[in-house]
Amino acid sequence: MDRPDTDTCQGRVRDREATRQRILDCARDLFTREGYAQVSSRRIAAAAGVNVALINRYFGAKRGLLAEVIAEDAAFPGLFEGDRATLPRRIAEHVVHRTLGEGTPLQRALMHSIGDPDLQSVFEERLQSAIIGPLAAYIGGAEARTRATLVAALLIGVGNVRRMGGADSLMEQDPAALTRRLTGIIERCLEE
Amino acid sequence: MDRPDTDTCQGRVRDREATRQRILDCARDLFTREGYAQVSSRRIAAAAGVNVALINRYFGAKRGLLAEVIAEDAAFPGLFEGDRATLPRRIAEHVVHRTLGEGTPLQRALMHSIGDPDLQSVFEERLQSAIIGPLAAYIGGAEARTRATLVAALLIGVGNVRRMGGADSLMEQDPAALTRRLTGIIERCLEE
DNA sequence: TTGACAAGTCAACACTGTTTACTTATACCT
DNA sequence: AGGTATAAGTAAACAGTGTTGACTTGTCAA
Repeated sequence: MDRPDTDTCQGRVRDREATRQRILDCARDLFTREGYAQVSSRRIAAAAGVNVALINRYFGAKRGLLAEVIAEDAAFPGLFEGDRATLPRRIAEHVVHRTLGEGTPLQRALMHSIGDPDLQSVFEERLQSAIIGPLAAYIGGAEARTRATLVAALLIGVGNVRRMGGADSLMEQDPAALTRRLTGIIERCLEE
Repeated sequence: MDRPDTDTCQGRVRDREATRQRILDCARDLFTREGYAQVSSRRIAAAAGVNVALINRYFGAKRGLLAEVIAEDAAFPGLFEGDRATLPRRIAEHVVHRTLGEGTPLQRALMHSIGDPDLQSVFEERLQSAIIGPLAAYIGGAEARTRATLVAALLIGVGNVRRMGGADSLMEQDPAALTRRLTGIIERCLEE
């Protein structure tokens, strides 16, 4: 027995779906921790114990990996359901506790990668289908899409500013006050 | 006379400052039109009629080039002076006509490049010294920095959303109405 | 047992930013 | 005027990137 029970590359069974999933898991993990641009295809492949070429075989290109990671993620879980009147406060709290706190790992990854020209179409689709679309449908009324877009802009902007070290300025007051302030702004964005 | 009057590489006089400026001009032009990541050092060097190594010699690294391009640019020319009462409207008009219209070429370039990890420190410095700092000083009052940061977040967010194809949603109403709406939101951001 | 086909690998391609060692033009000093 | 130090500029290489096409190899059905 030359090959012991360690699951080396050679020793593994050939299971397309399992391999695909393994690559995807490693990619999400690495993108989340370090951002899209920082993580090379070869590192993902190595983490998954697989040859680089498989990434392109299964996902077309590196960008396809992130696209799939993003697609799996629930952007604002449960935010766009429940009482309409308290929506602004719920969003504000989400911003203060998630976006400004640590942020969903995936959110951080997205912030690292936003603006990457390779990913423009991926983000474009996601912005519409996961944020602006559902939010506009939820709030309804005249120019719902415009109002939803303004809220989305605020959320994305806060995330970006945070990434650029501007979070300190926002955190200089206590979280409750910031939440109140943000609630007011979001209400204004959503006004008909 | 083997070398005619064409200013080929060999035929040029050696002028450090002129060469530096030529590289910088080509870089600004290319970054502006295509974004930081799209333009390689070698292309900039070729456009300037110069060897690649000079970029690193004169600017330390590619990122140094963008840093200098950004530093030269007046972010919001003349926006933070004049009547305090009309500031929100002025900012709103700036957003509608500049950011949403075509955008300063350089602004577009920055949007292409925001999030690039290589440039984080460059943007970080610029955000504070060219936007949040002056704005906070201009508006004054309690928590000026927090309020200024919120406006900055909105501006950056709108730019980002625009880049992601979300500008259509904003433009579906007429510019005057959008300006009014934005003015209200910015007023809310700036409230003490 | 033997094919066929899919799963997986290997080696190369054309690129990237950056560095080191080198050449060459210019300006100064005797 | 002639020689030389010094700075301006270049060439070639390095280690890395994403991506591709030709190759090998494991697995399952006939």
